[in-house]
Amino acid sequence: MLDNSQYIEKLRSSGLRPTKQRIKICEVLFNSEKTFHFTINELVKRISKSTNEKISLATVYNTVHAFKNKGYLKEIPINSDQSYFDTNTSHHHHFYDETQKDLIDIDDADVEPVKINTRIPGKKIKSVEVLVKVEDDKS
Amino acid sequence: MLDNSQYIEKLRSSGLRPTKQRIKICEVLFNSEKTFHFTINELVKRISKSTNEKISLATVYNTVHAFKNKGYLKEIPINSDQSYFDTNTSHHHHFYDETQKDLIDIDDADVEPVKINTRIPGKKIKSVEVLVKVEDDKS
DNA sequence: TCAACAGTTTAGAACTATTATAATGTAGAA
DNA sequence: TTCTACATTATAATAGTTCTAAACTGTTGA
Repeated sequence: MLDNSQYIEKLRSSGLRPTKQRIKICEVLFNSEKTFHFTINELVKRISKSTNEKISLATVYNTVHAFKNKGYLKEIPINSDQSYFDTNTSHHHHFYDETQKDLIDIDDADVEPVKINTRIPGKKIKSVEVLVKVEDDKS
Repeated sequence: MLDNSQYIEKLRSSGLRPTKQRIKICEVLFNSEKTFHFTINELVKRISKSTNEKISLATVYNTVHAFKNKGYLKEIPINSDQSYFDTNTSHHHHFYDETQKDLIDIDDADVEPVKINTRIPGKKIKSVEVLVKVEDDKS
C-alpha cells in the first residue's frame, strides 16, 4: 500500500469516512500528473485495471457525486447521453470536438475574461463556463 | 385551421414533408411571440393542450431532432437528466439558476465577445456558448 | 478493548430518457 | 389513381442513473 495519508486527510477533513473504496478512487482520480475527463463508465474501467478488488457501480456513482459536491471534481455541461466529469477543478473552459466526440481543456489564460453585463436580482454568479464546439475544417 | 402556409413552406424548403404532425409541432414551437426553452416532456404536454389528436412520443423525438438538424432549434448544453432545447436560434447565452432549475436567456449584447486565443489544428469553431450558473444570494 | 451506531457498500431491482423496430399510413410524383 | 419513399405509430429495447434494504465498517465513548 502506497502513502495514502494525503487522501485519508482529504476525505476526513471534508467529513467523508476514508473507506478503502474511496481511497482507491482517490488514487485513480488524483494520482496522475495530468488532470483528465471521464465518464462513470470509463472510471469503472480505470478502477478495475488498477485493483483486483471490485468496487460496486453504486459506490462509484455515490463517490463521484460526493467528490463533486465537495468540489474535488467538476461536472462538464455538455449534451451527451452520459455525464462527463473533470479532475481539473481550476477555472478553465472546454473545446468539444463534435467529430471525435472529444473534450479538450482550454486554459483559462487562453480565454479573455467573459464579461456579463446583466444580472439576475437576488442571484449570485457561481460559475461562468465556456464551451467551444469545433468540427473538422473541410475548407 | 389557421394559416400554416409559412410552416408548410419552411418544412418543404428544408426537405421535410409537411405532415400534419410536423405542422402542429411548428405551431406549438414557433407561433408564440417569445422564444422559450423546453424538454421533450414539456413539449408533449404543450402539444396535448393545443390539440385533441395525439402525436406519438417517437414522432415528437424524431421531429425535434429533425428541426435541430435543420437549425430551427438549438440544444442547450447543460447537465441534466433531460435534454433542453431552445426555440431561440440566434446567438445568445444562458443563465442556469441552480436553485430553481431554471434556464434564462442572456442576450448576446449583454456578453462581451468571447475571445479564444488558442485553436485546435484542423478544426474550425462551430459555436461558442457561455453558461453562467447562478444561485440564491444569501449575503 | 469493545459495544454500539451512524455512515457506507453492495447486488440487484427499478426508473427514466431516449432510440430502435417493424408494421401501417400518407404526401407527392408520374 | 397508383406507386414509392418517407413518416408515424405503439411498443420493445437499451443505457445511464438512482433506489432499496441488507450486510458491513469506521469511529466514538464507555
